[in-house]
Amino acid sequence: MELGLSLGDTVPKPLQFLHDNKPQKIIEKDLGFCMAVGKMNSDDENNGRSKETGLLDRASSSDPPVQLDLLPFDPVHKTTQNLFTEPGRGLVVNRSRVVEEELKTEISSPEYSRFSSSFNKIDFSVFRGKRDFEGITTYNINISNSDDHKGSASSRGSDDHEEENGISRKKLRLSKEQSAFLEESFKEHNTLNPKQKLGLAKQLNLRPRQVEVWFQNRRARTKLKQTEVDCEYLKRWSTTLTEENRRLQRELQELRALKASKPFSPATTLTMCPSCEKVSTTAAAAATAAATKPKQAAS
DNA sequence: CCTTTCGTTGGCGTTACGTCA
DNA sequence: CCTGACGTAACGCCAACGAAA
Repeated sequence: MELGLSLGDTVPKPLQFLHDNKPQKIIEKDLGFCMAVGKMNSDDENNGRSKETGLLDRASSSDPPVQLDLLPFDPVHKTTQNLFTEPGRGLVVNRSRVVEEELKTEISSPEYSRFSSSFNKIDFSVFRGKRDFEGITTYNINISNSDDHKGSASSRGSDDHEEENGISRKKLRLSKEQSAFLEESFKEHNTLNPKQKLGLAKQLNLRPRQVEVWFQNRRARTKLKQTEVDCEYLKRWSTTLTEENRRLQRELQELRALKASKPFSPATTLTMCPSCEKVSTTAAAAATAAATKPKQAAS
């Protein structure tokens, strides 16, 4: 098996060793990832490679090459028409199930076999030309670099779980564009009805479930933030109340001390000024009242 | 009308992955 | 390179709700 790779080309470039007569697919995107897979038989392994360069000699490979196009992320869904319209062989990776569903309706088998992807584990399919259906093969490429996927069966339950379509549940980091778009939607409405969910999923090239989960987590984050704010507020409020309590306790002690110093003064009672909330004796209040009364009478 | 069943949805706690210091 | 902290996608479970039987 021989792999060729080109990254970052506007249009997936033909790989030198595999094209002689195959028509090239054109993908109208600004970033492409094109990988070619050339199958070698055992004899090819030994003889098909140039001893000097180590490169595959195409003439010696009996099986036609396969070209893989990793389509770039497209936050605004575009139709996949023309993708399968040309004869030849190829692989398509990096389209969500939303697109997959669309493809299933747009493209009739045998041009379409199956594809899906997630970040770490790529599950893709080979399609061939309209008249060359019988050889459809599905490959699974695992490009994970984490230790979980180095061949051993994982003990983590979810790693082994796969949805019925073979799409891994493995965590996929959303792009900045996707997150920003979801964030904007969340500002408008923090819950989604099914129609909005599907619309967002389609626009962002995500599964509806992903959109749903994102909103759930986003609501949880909002709530957590709000809880933190509330907690801070309550802390400050608690501090204020504690200080107020101390002040009142001091005042009470002063009053008790005052009462102790003048134990037999029947004319002395406690009143509170409603404006300043200071406690004073009625003797003082009476004096104040006496001072203000003549003025009121005069007026 | 009630009651039951079923599907959907949101909340919540948790797990595990990706990133960064 | 390794490690721990942190953010977050994804999961499972449960409760609430509405529609249908």
